[in-house]
Amino acid sequence: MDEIPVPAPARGRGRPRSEESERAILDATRSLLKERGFAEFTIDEVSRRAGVGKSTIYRRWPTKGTLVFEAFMIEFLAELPPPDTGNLRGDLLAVLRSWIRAVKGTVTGHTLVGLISEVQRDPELAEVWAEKFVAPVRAQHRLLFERAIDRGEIASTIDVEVAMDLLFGPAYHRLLQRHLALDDRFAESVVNTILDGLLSAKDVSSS
Amino acid sequence: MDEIPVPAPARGRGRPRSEESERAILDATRSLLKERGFAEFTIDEVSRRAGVGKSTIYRRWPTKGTLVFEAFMIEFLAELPPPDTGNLRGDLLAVLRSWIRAVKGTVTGHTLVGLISEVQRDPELAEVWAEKFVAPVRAQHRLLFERAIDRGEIASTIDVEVAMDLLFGPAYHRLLQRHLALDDRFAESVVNTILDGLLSAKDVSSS
DNA sequence: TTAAATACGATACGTACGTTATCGTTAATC
DNA sequence: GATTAACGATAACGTACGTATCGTATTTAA
Repeated sequence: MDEIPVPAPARGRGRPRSEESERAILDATRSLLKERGFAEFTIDEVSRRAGVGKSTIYRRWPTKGTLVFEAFMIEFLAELPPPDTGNLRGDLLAVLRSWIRAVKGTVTGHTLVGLISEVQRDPELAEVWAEKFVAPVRAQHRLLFERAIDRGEIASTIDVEVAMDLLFGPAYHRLLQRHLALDDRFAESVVNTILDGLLSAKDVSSS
Repeated sequence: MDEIPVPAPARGRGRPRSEESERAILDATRSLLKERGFAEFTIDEVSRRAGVGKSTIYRRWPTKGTLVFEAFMIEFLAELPPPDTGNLRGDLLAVLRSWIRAVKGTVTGHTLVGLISEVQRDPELAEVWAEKFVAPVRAQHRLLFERAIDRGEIASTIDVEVAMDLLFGPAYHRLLQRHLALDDRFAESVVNTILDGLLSAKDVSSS
């Protein structure tokens, strides 16, 4: 083994890591994802395009998945500004629509799918994924519900974690299973059902 | 190429395919999934255990994913009897609980995760998956909602497809992201919210 | 100024595994 | 008995991740 890859070098004795190389690697990663997609993405090609040895890549990221994750993460969060429409329905609709716009038919979306697939087989990535993606995204969404509780829109007794899963679970489901389109009608229908329930639109002619 | 792998040979000239080999392959697949899991599953090991040449495997299944899928599918559907409790709430709760029981901490569950991951990179499997898994499972679930509409429990105008995604999307979400446990409380909370909505439990002290 | 430490790019290597190809053999039909 | 196709065994192919090696460059410390 060369050296311990994970902890940052702080400032030690030898030659410092090149920030320029790091930028070049991330740029090459992004352009390669754009041109070829996650499936045909290889570390060798990144190395070639960035004009960088493979050791320089592996010194920074332990696996292919963690590299792609970092390049992905940089823009994903930037594309999803936290909404504040003043009421829960508006916030949920906004956040779900933004997500769909960021993901449907985009490089970001394909990369997201590839990463979720990769998370299931790369334990190093799984750790980063839980800590740097799932946790912060959920923290952001949690706020929407907590604000609604503060406003008195919903009861403080509701299970916010389940509510978040009800909001995004169906979206990820359609993204991964591809059985039906992710469109605005879908977003509205999801939000309406979560808030009002299926029974609210019930016919009068019930038993 | 040897021969066309997909269409069944019907009954032609040469030596017929051995049903015994086919059984041995599927048995070896199941036991290997049980012992090692999807990640360490290899075709070579199946070939070895089944006492069968690799060509005999590839003659029947075009990719590793499609083989695992068939072995998986045989028991998955068997573990999920369609419920009929007489009302929608009972049916939804029953079907979701059964799914959780079949999937949580089981070989079936790990294989399901592996297959969903594999579907994203194996187009042959993706086709089989859509046709032989997603479609029939959804058809079964669609019945639950259609019966409820016939009973007058819910309006005929609701979007059943979205309703199905709301029921299982959160469950698949937790299965794949592993952020929270799949338990009975979760199942109940999901079903209650889908039927009643978050606003139904609203505090009286609202703005 | 020199030694130690570390990163650098280039490149070869090891490894794993899915998939294909080859081959002599066997079991069926015509 | 000729033809056809499946059989098991085994080798070969192709790909790509990740590691190792090496001579060089850049930094800090003595």
